Amino acid sequence: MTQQPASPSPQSRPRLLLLDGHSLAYRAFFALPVENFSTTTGQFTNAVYGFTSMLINVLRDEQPSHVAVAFDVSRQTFRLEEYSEYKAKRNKTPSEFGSQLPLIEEVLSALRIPFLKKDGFEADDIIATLVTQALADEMEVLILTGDRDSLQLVTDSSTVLYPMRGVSDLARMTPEAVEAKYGVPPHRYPELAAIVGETSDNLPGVPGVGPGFAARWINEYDGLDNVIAHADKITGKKGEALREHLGDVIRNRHLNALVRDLDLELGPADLALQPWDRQEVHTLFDGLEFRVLRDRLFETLTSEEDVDDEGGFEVQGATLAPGALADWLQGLGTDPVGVHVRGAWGAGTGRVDGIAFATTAGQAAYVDVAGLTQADDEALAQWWADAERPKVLHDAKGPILALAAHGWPVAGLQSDTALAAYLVRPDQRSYDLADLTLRYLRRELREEGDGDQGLLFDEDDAVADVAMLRARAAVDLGDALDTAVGEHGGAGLMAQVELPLVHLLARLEQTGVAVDTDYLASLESHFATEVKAAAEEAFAVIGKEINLGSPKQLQVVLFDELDMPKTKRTKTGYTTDADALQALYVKTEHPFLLHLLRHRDVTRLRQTIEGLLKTVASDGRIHTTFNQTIAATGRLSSTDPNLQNIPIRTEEGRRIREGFVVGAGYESLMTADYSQIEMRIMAHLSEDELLIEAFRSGQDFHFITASRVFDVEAADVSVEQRAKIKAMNYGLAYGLSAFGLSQQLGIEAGEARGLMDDYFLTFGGIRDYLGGVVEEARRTGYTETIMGRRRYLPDLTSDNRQRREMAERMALNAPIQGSAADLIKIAMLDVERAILEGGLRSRMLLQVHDELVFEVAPGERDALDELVRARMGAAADLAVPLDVSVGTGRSWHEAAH
DNA sequence: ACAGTGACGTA
DNA sequence: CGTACGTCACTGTT
Repeated sequence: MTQQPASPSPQSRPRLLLLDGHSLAYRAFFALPVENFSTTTGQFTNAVYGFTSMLINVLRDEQPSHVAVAFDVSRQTFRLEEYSEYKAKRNKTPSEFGSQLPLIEEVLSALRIPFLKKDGFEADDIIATLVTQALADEMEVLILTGDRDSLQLVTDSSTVLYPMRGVSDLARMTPEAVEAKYGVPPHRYPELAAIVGETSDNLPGVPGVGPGFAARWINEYDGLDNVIAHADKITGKKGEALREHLGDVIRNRHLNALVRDLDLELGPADLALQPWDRQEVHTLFDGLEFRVLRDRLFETLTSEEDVDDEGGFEVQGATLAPGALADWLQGLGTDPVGVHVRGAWGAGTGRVDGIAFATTAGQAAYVDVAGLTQADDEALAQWWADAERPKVLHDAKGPILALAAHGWPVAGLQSDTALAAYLVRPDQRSYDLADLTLRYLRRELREEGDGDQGLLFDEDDAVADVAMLRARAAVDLGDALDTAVGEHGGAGLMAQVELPLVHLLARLEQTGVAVDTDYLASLESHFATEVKAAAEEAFAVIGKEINLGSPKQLQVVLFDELDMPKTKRTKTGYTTDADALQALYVKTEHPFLLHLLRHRDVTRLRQTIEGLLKTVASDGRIHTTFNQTIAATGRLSSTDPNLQNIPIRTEEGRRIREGFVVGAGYESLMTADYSQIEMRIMAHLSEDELLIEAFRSGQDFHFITASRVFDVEAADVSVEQRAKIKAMNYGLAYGLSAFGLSQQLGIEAGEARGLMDDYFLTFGGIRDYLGGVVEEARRTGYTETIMGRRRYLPDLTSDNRQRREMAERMALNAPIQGSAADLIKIAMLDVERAILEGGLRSRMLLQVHDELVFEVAPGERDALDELVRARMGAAADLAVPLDVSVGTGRSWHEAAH
């Protein structure tokens, strides 16, 4: 069967949409409250948002065939030269606005919509020129602008869309509408405007004369010229005023006439809508944090025009009859086979409903698992387990869990298209198969449930067809992406690390970790009691009951009723975070703050336990999900529940770790973690001799580095000195600033500055390395880890300081955090292999970035200890040793060291 | 029911 | 004005 894109809908004649970028953005800026639109990096986006929103709506509603946006270049126009007061009263453009114009241009670039500028002229003049040309070409024209001067361009074939209030209501200004609203036909609108004046352009008109009288005069005397010629005939105050201000009127008329014959680089015919770059739109909208808008864009504007178009996918195949599978699989040979598994999975297990297979040649088949004969089942088991039969899946871990649950272990995973896409662009929000096929194959993939196939086929056939198309997409994409991964230097990482890790992670999820539910339940009720007590004490202090979990209610109490000094601003008020409350307590010593902080702490602990207990499976274990394609640096992440953020810093928090225990049939839990892995990586990458020496000495790292910086014997380093250098050591890899360091240590900015200077003076290699990383990333566009994992940071060359500096900190951190991620992934694989080869029964359970947790089989503690130290220590050959510390105990807490 | 926000846990 | 994550409750909106 085939999937062909629909043929383009016929349009009677081309329809050109022109937008006045500057005026629309300016309107959006004032229509949408700027404080509600900013990214986490502090970039304001209200104008970009409003403009993009209008653009999407008008593209959807008007279905133009051609589009362009015109911008003003600057204020230096011929109008200003002729009249020095032109637009002079206009408020100085707020800086929050100016920084958004380049972003609007980025949006347009991603959507492949051309934008035009012309030195010395305004957007209006460009639009007037294009309108004139387009009308001559018999195109239909739509002009979206917030500038009323454009009304002079309205004809039977050209309509102005004028935003009424805000950014959602558009008035459709046809000749009739202009006449109805202003009492003059469109071509006379500028005559009327000349009399009335335009405050926003600082063009004063005739005082006391509004649009009503202006229209009457123009109609009575048949045009402005005649009004001027017969000005003496107009009686009364208004006539007098007109005569006094004739000069202004004539000047206004001259300035508001639009230029219609500019020499432009593009003509109407060059403005046809182009297929747009989905990936670029994703990246850009991610950066702007436009989630809703992105969805609206993809919903309303995804059409056949987006696809470069070699057509859709094509497969030849059908649902196999019972008993036919073995022969069909046999016929495949050893070519890579794309597989799409239908089913459900999660929490370390799953269910398979159906499986589709497809080759790059277009052969395909689908089987319904419920209808398999025993022979089919066995043949499939063999095929899945055969490492010589290469398979390509999209996001294989879930299917692997489902297949394993059915009794089909998987070998021969040649490629995982989601993983490959992640290695190429690790900062994507999602790796949807349909998006990837568009990006890398320029082909549209019909989503499940789409289409009208139900009329031609029965539902089962439709399901099978969709599944086969997805299998085909996976195998084709596997090819394209493997090439892309290779070009991005990630082939080794893929083959040696990420692909094998899929199986290991699936195994970790299957295994899970045992919890003592009784213990956790009693701990939860203990914390619940504490929550109640803290709340009551807090209420007693302020004399009333509020919701302590509501920042909004807290702000009322703290800043209005108790009149405490204001804290740092948030989007919606003032922060009540723990740091701020601590600072407030130091200032006010108000006991409410202590009870509030206590309430926060114990509430959180109670919630954490509650969340954990909800996820305990029937086997008494928690099966988290490890995500391999989330963190842009290469780290894993953990969800449902997140076992990578179980409390450890406080004594009370650590009690939760008592609830993670050794399971039946095992002797103990073991934890093994790298000490200061990030600093060691920095020492290695920077080749700083002193730092390397510090690590090789094996002594307390923070003491050693402090003694170097302060130039004293290690034994003479004070506790304060060590604390300061420790903060410095940890902060380095994050792009720490002097300000940040001073905040964290509670010292003067000047002292922090001096501390950093001393540090970099001592460890010059670190200074050179960190500077070099950013410099090289700016040059190449990406950073790289020890294993060649890349992260692209286009913002390094951004004109926007906040974005650029954010990107610089990411560039500092990515190679370090990412190399640490590489190392522990390699270590995980090596340890797992060694356990298998050594015939041990002990097993890995969890990874927490620099720590691995194991369940130790009886009698294997010493062997595992040795094995783990050896393999983790040898994960990479660095200039410094990779120290591993190991501990065992009956619980995760006891196994800590 | 859903999305955005603030707060906070980990490395 | 320090990176990378995930989860929860509250809040306002659909």
